[in-house]
Amino acid sequence: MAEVNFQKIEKKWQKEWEKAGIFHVAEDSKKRKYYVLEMYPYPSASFLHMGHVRNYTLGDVYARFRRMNGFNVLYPMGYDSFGLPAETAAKKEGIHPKKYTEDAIKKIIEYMKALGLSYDWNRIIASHDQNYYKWNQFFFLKLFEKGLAYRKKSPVNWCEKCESVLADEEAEGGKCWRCGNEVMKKELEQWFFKITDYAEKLLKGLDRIDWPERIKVMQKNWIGKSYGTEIDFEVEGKAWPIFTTRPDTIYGVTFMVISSQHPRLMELVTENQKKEVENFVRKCQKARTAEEIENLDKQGVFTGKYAVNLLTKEKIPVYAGNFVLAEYGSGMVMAVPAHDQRDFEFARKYKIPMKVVIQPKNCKLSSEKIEKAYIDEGIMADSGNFNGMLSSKAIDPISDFIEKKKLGKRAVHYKIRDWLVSRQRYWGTPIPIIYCGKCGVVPVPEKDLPVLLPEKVDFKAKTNPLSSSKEFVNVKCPLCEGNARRETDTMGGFVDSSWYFLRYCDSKNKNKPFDENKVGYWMPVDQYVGGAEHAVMHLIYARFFTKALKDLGFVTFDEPFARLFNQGIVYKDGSKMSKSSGNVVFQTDISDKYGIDTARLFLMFVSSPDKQMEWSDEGVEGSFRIINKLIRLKEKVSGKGDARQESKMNLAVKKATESLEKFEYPRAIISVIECVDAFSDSLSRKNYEILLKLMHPFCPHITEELWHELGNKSFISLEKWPKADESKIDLEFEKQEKQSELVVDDIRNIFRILKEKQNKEPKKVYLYMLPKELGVYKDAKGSIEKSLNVPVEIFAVNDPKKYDPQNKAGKAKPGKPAIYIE
RNA sequence: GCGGGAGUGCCGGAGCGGCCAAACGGGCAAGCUUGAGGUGCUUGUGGCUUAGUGCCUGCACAGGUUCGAUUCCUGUCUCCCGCACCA
Repeated sequence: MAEVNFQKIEKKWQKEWEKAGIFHVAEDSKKRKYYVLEMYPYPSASFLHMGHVRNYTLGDVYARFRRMNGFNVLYPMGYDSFGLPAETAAKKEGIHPKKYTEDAIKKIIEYMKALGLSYDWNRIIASHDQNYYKWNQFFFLKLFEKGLAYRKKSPVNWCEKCESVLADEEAEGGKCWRCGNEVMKKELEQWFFKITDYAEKLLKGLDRIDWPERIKVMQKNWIGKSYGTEIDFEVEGKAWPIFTTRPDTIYGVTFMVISSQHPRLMELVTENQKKEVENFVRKCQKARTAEEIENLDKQGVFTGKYAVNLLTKEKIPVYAGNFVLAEYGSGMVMAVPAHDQRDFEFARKYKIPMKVVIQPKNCKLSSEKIEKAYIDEGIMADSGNFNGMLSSKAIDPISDFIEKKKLGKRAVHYKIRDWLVSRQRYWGTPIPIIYCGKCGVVPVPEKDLPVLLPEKVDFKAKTNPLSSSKEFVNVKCPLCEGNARRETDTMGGFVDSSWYFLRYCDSKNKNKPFDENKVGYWMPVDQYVGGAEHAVMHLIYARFFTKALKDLGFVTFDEPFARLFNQGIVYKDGSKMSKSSGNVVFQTDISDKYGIDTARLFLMFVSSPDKQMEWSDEGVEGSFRIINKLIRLKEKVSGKGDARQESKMNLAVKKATESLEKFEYPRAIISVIECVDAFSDSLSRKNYEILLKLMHPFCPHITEELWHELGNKSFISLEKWPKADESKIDLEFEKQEKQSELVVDDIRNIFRILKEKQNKEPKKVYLYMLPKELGVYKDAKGSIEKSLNVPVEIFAVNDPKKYDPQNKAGKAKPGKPAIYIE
């Protein structure tokens, strides 16, 4: 067989596909649409490795599958091209971020094309393109008009290394998501999007989308809804509200704790305690490392003042503490040491009395001897009129009582906080706001958009390079035309990625972010593919943005991604394949050696796409063999195919189709492999073509080549997906096959024994079967002879003329013939 | 600590109530092919037993439900992932 030049074949078909423009799509009301999308990547200068290849191939397989099934498939690609790495490169190597980014994009496109991805390249977008970010600014203004974008001074996460603020989602665990540096708190004027307004909708919407459970759970936890009661405590006649989810413990409150970061903390501090509290506050402000937070000791100081629990009229001390969050609830808590572990630790440390108000059912706790907080349900005690009730059943009556007495009210709180969007960085979308001494905060008029990012700035500047551009900063106020100053903050990259999937629907529109009808046709994304690391960042922002755009009247739906698929991570040598781990296998490493189809096939074949997988250099060989078998099979094309072949083929089509739909790619591939093996003697041309089609999503190039070698003029990429004819599937064939395999196994077993014990070479095999099974095995005779390589003779057990010198025939059972070997 | 997921052969992994544990791929071993390699093909790969169509062991561990469990339930252990002082 002539050597197959995979590289040449790949290039050839990539060129042909592009020339014919077969992956370009337009709205077509007669066809059902399907939108497949992978998260658009950040363009870095490095090559694609197997992790990327897996991710994009995953989507491509699905897109190709849907396309062949007659859907009008939108499958676009673009680049998340604003962001810090480009700016860092500029600082370090003196390359302008624009050049860095655009060079990287050029490269990455080349690699993606070499993968054979069936993108509609006409729709390509890049977020650093002014035709894109103009609309970021446009939406920003719309959100500003609605009060959904606002500015406020607040303590924010600050990364010293990146010299920028971070959103909460970007500073999880007290570390910068980009560089891993410790995050500090800093007071700054910042822009926010009011995602908190949408907390409930974000939560509810999760029920309507088909996403992996764990992502939904992560989002639920991030939104963090809790039902509770707001209760006023009185300090010197003034009401100080607290929030609790456990009003059933209210009679056990023995002190209060206010956050050391609380803006009104000093109001509660007496002259005597002032110095001590101030020292404490300073100590708490210091940057905390992740470990410190983990093992953090509950600490606090007495403020000098007392609060009154209005239900019991008891006077209780107020402490400032380090374990109370200023941002959550009212920044102050009621402390019930007997029934909350944190409060317990604090009380024990500062020798504050405890009071048991919920007793376990099977024993009795005493306030003096309690060893740890009792947080489960129990019987109410020492709680006024509520004594004797089950604590969980007391929550409602107590809340009613509190509301009736006007001491507080039921409330719902969320953990999620507003989305901090401003960054003190250069390489991002300029925020379209002007500060005027007279008129204050003035939005840039829509007609002046885009506010262009100036190219000439000083990257060596210690602060945001944008502020080094006088031409940019100095501006006339749009209202009074007096001297004014531009906002130099830019938007974080997650603004860009919050609506890019909409822009794909109408990527070239100069007048609008997108045409409503086009978006109406394509959206929502039917199948989104991407990593789980974006669970509470991009995936929550994009949902919020879509909901906000709906309320602004731009779109008519409120969930952007109907179905989400998380691909598993590719590992090698025990750790995640990544540049920093130094264990990357590049796309070109494999494509140079075996061709890219082999890489695609292996990645789709070795394990379920949602599971993590281990890269194996040997395993790739297996996929290479499979492709070569498929190629060699072409030589065996002949005849029309008997009923057995038809049955098997249709069964394979059925299985492959079902498996592909469910993202069970390995099973789909296996059903093809089974046919390739089963038909290795001969198969009809039609069936060979079907196999090529089934294999095409995984190995688009070689199947396209073979398709044409057969004399076809069309593209297999656009061929119709085969449909299983269930009437031709006869499971009897499968059963027979299995049976004759078992017989062969038995015979082999005897062969082995004969050889080992008697050193005899078998010459001929006689099979005796039940008369009604005779037909079955007659069919199988040839294949049995072939696999054993000795002649086989078959008799019915009741055949008087049978040759049976050792009377074996009596051993025959249904499905299992008796055997005699000479 | 809380939440999610997983523990199957030498390895990657199928199976998710009985028909079948180990499909499919890899590795290893033997044989054939080849001048030798490589490729390709065939067979074997828990134990015992055997001119076979059988037994035992076995799907992390221990219990349970069931006529029947790798599959469902409970507890334990281990690993991975996410969150983490959210009142």
